[in-house]
Amino acid sequence: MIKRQKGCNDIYGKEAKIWKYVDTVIDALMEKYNYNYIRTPIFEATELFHRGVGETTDIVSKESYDFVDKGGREVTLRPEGTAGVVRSYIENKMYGDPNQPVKVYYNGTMYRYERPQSGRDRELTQFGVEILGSDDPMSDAEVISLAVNLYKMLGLKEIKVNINSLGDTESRKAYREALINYFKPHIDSLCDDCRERFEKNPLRILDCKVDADNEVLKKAPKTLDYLNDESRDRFLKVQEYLEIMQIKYEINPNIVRGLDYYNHTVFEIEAKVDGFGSNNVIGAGGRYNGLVDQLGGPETPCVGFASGIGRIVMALELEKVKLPINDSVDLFLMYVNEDEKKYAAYLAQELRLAGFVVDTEYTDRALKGQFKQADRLNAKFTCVLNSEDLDNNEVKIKNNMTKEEEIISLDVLIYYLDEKLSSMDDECDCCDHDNCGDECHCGDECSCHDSEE
RNA sequence: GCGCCGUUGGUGAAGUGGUUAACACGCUAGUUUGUGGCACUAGUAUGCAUGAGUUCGAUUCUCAUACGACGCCCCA
Repeated sequence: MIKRQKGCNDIYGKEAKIWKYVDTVIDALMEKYNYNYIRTPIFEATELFHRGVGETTDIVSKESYDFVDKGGREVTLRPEGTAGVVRSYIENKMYGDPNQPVKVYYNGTMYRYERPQSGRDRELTQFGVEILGSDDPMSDAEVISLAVNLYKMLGLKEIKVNINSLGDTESRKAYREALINYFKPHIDSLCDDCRERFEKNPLRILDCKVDADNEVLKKAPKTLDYLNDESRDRFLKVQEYLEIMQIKYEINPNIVRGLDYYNHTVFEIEAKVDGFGSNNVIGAGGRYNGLVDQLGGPETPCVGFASGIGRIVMALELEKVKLPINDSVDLFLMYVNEDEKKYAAYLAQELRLAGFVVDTEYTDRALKGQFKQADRLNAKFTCVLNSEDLDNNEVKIKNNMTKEEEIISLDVLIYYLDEKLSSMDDECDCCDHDNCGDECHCGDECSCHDSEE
């Protein structure tokens, strides 16, 4: 048997419906924030990612999907969205567009050559936004607020925003030196990995899980103490805007992010979900004022955010968030003999074109099995086509909830179904009516909320 | 790159060094039923990831490989 590639997933069934739902919520939200959809290629010149990310880290050395194509070109499957967007921004001279800043969002597959574990696959889907061409702290706050609103809109309850500032290049450099000087005499008390980090990327020592309780780590200098006046002022403004937007946040000086191109604001958003695995960060981002310049464009201040759709879906599933997903059919058509079957084919077509969700029997099951199938499909109505009824130009329609049965003339069937179904739809199905929470995230009026008052 | 655990039918799974691999769901047929959902009866893996080894004999023990799960590193 041919199997799927390591770290790749087939998304189907109920899960696929959740994915599609998440996509629709993203599209709707992006429209409100007035971000434009952008699609960039799934593979790019290897150099783009290597230059963007920096050559030093493991990311480039062993975690990217590099290959040489038949023309001898070195290409890489994109590991993240930002580099491609920035390349496109430069190549298409979007910086020349009078409509500034450029606000875009993407939603597509990314590839990372990693060992898979919970919430980490080789093929993943990420949604992300970028604001290119604004250095205004308000844009930092907007990106953070947008992320929070997305998660809330989807129905995730426990969302925690952690923010930090790395400051500008000058501040960042000063901090890095201070950190190295601080850790140098204590290096023996750190774990093996941290000793390695000390050489390669000292900022990440702050993130260490093993040494998290180590006094040396707790007393380490904080990024915020090394911000110059301008950077500090900027960070305060970001906070001010977050407060204006009523976004709750926490300052976490240990958030440093892995890459060099980040400066000023960095943030991570956690979702507190039981069973989420070792990492509960559901989205992250920050400001990267140096990247456009680094990739050969004009100096352009940018801020962005990205979030894995797979992890969002996982959180929604683990939290058992009730979503407005239609998993039922309006009518299931059953039949026994060949003439009835032919009529089922005809009627299914007619009713579908009239706008109903109709399904029927395809595997020649006995009537007993067909009823079971109707239940599996959550059919709202069932109908056993019967030659005698059809001769009288009638069908028997059964409400599968109440089990009431009515004989309906074929001439008025469409009107009958339309009326019955629309009265059923009055209640929104976004929440569990027996155990309804305070918030209704579908945006519609929900009858169960009124009845609770 | 490193570590730990796992791999049994259509599905969820129990289990054992030795004739017929438990149970449940599903499915099929039948009994009953005003056209199903309940109940009952019967059927439904010559096979326990692959390869090698130990053994009189292995699904069960050992090793390797593949795949999966989780964790570390790293995290765009």
